[in-house]
Amino acid sequence: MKLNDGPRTGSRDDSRDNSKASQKPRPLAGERRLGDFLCFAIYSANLAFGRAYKKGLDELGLTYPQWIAIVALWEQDGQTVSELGEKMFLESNTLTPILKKLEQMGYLRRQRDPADERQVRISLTEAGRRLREKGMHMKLVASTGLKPDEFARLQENVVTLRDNLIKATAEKAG
Amino acid sequence: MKLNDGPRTGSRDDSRDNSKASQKPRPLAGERRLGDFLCFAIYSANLAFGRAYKKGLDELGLTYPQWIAIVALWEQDGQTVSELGEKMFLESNTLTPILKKLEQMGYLRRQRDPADERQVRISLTEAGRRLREKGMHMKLVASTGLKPDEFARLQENVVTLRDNLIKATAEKAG
DNA sequence: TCCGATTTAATCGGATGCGATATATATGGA
DNA sequence: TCCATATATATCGCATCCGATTAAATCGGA
Repeated sequence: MKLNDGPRTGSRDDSRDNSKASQKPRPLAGERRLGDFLCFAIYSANLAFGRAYKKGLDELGLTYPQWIAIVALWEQDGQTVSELGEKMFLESNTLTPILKKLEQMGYLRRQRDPADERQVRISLTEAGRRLREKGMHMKLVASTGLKPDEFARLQENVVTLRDNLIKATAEKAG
Repeated sequence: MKLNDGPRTGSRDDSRDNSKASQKPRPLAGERRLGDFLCFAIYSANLAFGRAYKKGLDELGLTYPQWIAIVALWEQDGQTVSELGEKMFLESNTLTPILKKLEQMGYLRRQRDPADERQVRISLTEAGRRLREKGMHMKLVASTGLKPDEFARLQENVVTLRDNLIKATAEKAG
């Protein structure tokens, strides 16, 4: 199963030559329109999620990635930066500033692991744990336009897509 | 149909009390794990897409949003910043620097509309149009793990989700 | 033991996103 | 006409992301 991240390719000789007006309003000459790309759907849906969450997160005084880090730490306290990064799909270059900010806000502690001074272990403070409790009230409730089973399938398929993209990218990089 | 962006809420008295080891390894106390959030699935899938595209875009010398702008302009030349922003789900604060960069690279022109000097119209140069042709070769081919009909449904459902999130956010803002 | 290779975070520079604000232009009612 | 208001971009500051590099600690073979 191959991903082309857009409409079918091949048999593309109907583009160009807009003298014979085609059925569908093909703007200019392109046949791959922005709306046809799955990557753009995901990109714009991510923007939409960020904006939908913004109001609730502002009340908590957190940004979206900061909140994700809190949730990930609630699941498992005392993770190293790398472990947390695996869960969040980020690396230390992105994660370290976020964690320093959260530490400065008093929500977590960062301390070198005595057994291996290279690693930094992250643990939530009491304030950090309370933060997550408060965040649970901030439920995003919005009309999805999807039936429950569609919603569940969407979740599964997005995860499948993500994991296969990562696998493919890693393979080509190696 | 309401979106909770996570697992079921309600009947939550099985958390806490990890003395009786539960079937599934519930880490600490949280019941809403990161992997259960649709917003996080979308967020991480977006990161994965960006990384998957990175190599091909580097060869074009473009970033991901820059390439999106080129595609959107190919569809319809001479758009204003606002019109382009509607297609890309961005506003001038984000779009202007991207367009200035693309102009500096010689891929488009930005000129005030004589009929309304407030508006700036964006038009691709020849180099900009060639760029998109080259980009078409940069097809992302990766194993999705999804059947074709699942893939198509995923695309549709992500778009539905996005549009309903935007609608709901706009309503609450108003 | 010793030293080069590896691992883990952190740092740095460039490019988004975005809220808030600024600036220039257009519009419309007194 | 005049001016308050609205509109369209642009600017600014902050917070991600990310590739490349650095710094410190660990590991491992000679």
